[in-house]
Amino acid sequence: MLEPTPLDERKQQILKAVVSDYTVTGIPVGSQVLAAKYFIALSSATIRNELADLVGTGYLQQPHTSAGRIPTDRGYRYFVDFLMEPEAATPGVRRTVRQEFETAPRSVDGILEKAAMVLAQVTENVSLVTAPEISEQRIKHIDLVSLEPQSVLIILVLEGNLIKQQVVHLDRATSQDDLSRMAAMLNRKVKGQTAEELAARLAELGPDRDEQRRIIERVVESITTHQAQRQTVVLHDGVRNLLRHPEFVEVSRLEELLELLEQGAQLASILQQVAFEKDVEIVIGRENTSSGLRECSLVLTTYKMADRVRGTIGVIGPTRMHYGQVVARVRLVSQATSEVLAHFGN
Amino acid sequence: MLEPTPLDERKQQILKAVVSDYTVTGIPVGSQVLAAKYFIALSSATIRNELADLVGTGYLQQPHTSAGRIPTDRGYRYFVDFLMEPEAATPGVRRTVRQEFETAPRSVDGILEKAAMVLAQVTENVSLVTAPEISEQRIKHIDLVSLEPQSVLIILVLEGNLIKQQVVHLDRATSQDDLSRMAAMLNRKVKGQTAEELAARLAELGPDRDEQRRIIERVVESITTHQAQRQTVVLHDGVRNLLRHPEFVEVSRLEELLELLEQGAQLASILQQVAFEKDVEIVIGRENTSSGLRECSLVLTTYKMADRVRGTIGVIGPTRMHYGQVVARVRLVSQATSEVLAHFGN
DNA sequence: GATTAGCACTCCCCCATGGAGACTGCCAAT
DNA sequence: ATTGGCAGTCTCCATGGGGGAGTGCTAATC
Repeated sequence: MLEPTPLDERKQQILKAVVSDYTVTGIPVGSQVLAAKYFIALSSATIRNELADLVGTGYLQQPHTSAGRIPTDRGYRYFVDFLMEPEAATPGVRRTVRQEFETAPRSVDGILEKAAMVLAQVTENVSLVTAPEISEQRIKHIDLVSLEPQSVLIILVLEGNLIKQQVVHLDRATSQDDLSRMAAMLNRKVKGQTAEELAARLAELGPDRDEQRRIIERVVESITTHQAQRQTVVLHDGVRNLLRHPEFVEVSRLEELLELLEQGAQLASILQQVAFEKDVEIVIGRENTSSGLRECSLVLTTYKMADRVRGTIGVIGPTRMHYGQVVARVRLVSQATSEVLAHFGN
Repeated sequence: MLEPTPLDERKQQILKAVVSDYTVTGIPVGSQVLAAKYFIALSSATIRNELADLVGTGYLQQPHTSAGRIPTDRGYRYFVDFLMEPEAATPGVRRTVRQEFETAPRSVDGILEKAAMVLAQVTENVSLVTAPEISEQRIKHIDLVSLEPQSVLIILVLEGNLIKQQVVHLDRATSQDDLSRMAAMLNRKVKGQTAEELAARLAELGPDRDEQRRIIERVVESITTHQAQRQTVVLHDGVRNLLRHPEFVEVSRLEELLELLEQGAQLASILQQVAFEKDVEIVIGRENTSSGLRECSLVLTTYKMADRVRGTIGVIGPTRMHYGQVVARVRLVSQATSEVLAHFGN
């Protein structure tokens, strides 16, 4: 990392102009273009001197000797931290988002899928949405269904109408009637607790040979192990959007990214590393630990359910993206998602 | 469509050699290569004459004047119908498939996801798997969970531990206790029936104002509407595999295909049009009604659950694919899937 | 009549060449 | 500090020719 170089006002304006122009056109920006479009009061020669300085301090780079300048990762970073002007989502986009969510199904899974779809559509990038952590969710309802004499299907309804299922085997045969009685009892006891709370209470009680107790243990276990598996689930949508970006005409880059997306596990760990110091976090190019994302940026925020942060939502796209617009739209979709999810709160 | 031209033995062998060589190398096949690798007894001039005939009858084509020959869709069709030799999956592939299914979750959804994953992996193409039709599935268990006084979550457990949920609104407030009683009653009555049977029985009874009856109607409705939505669900995996095929270096083709895959609905209707006259159906290039699949082939078969066909499984890839191998592997994965699903039968 | 050798021809692919254009860096003048 | 001017550098693109692969045709051969 280079030491932070303070930029004077004019250099900032030039950096800003380069990023703005480049993110729109995709063409390296030359001194003449800058003079004509953004700095009529200055000559191109003056701008050339400034550009040379900005290259020297690592904010800009030249693809080759006689080309214009493009931002470095550092340049993008400075831009999003200090220069980017807040943009508001256009009414058209707002309408699209609103309409899409009106037709969303009434379950957390369905809403998150919809969110991924809408976000991909309005940002023209790949969207990412992490599923909420299950073990923190309150249990609404438990049901036990007999499959075979010694085999039981546990159904958990969590807040948000999230349904989790798990098959467990019992030590001895148990009838559906017995299971139904147990389920009724469990429902009175566990309602409104989280799996974590339940696990803690179980630990207090110590070992017990009661069959009912066994089942509760299995229930808790099923939630926590399910969690471990499900943690890695990251919804995504809009891969087709990437193909429109010229940076992906090279199929090799696309391949790395696709592998990352189809694997899921690695992606989940990347998203978990992001610390949300601001409401919208931006990770640019090589700031990513993963090599497949060297030339990509992430724009991420969180969504809430019942006033608690439950997951991450955002997009992944080429470093050369219209950050202001993408930030506005990610924020918009996140808010809309949180609103729709609010009902599923308690 | 050209009139069927009978091919003599030697023309068949040459066509077979062209398809075999081209599917492996991806390079148009010339008369010299054929003479050297497949027909040592013949001169290249003789083969040239035969090749010219095969072009005339529409089985082969030339990309340009001085290039070798490549198969037309018609050539591929003749190959898969009459010339293709049955191939067996290699032990290595069998082992992979077996191992993957051993770690599959115990639910239909999970198994089908796993099947899609494995199939994509072993065929190095994009896999497609349709979810089973819900309305034909027997109902194992019904549960009613009160969300708000007038809002109920209906949970259906179908055979195969398939869980379907739907939120419905009631005309008047109903307590969880009442709902539980209704659920118990419903369970006794509907158990083992399919949604279709239930709908038929409901129709016989005629209108009724009973609240319980209302709920049953909603349940049936939820299954059938769910069906209409879910019908369109086609799992897929392995898009990254496509990038390795040279026919997709042109991103535009990839884009059409991706759009098809991400939409789902259109894909589902394509799969439904396929009539399974043989155990494995192959659809080649322009035989596809969809324009996005003009240069793709489908290799499809069905999978079973409790000895009944429940869905389609197969791959989509470039017309230039190793059909013999792909057919063998699709068949293998289909069988493995059916075996794992067999338990969920009754 | 089928097969084959020989040959002229066609067309793609690759690469080298060179001019146009874009932009820079530097220098001297303001 | 800013600017005009200018030589220099590099990409991009169009052009053109050589090499190579493969063909179709014809005449000779089995």
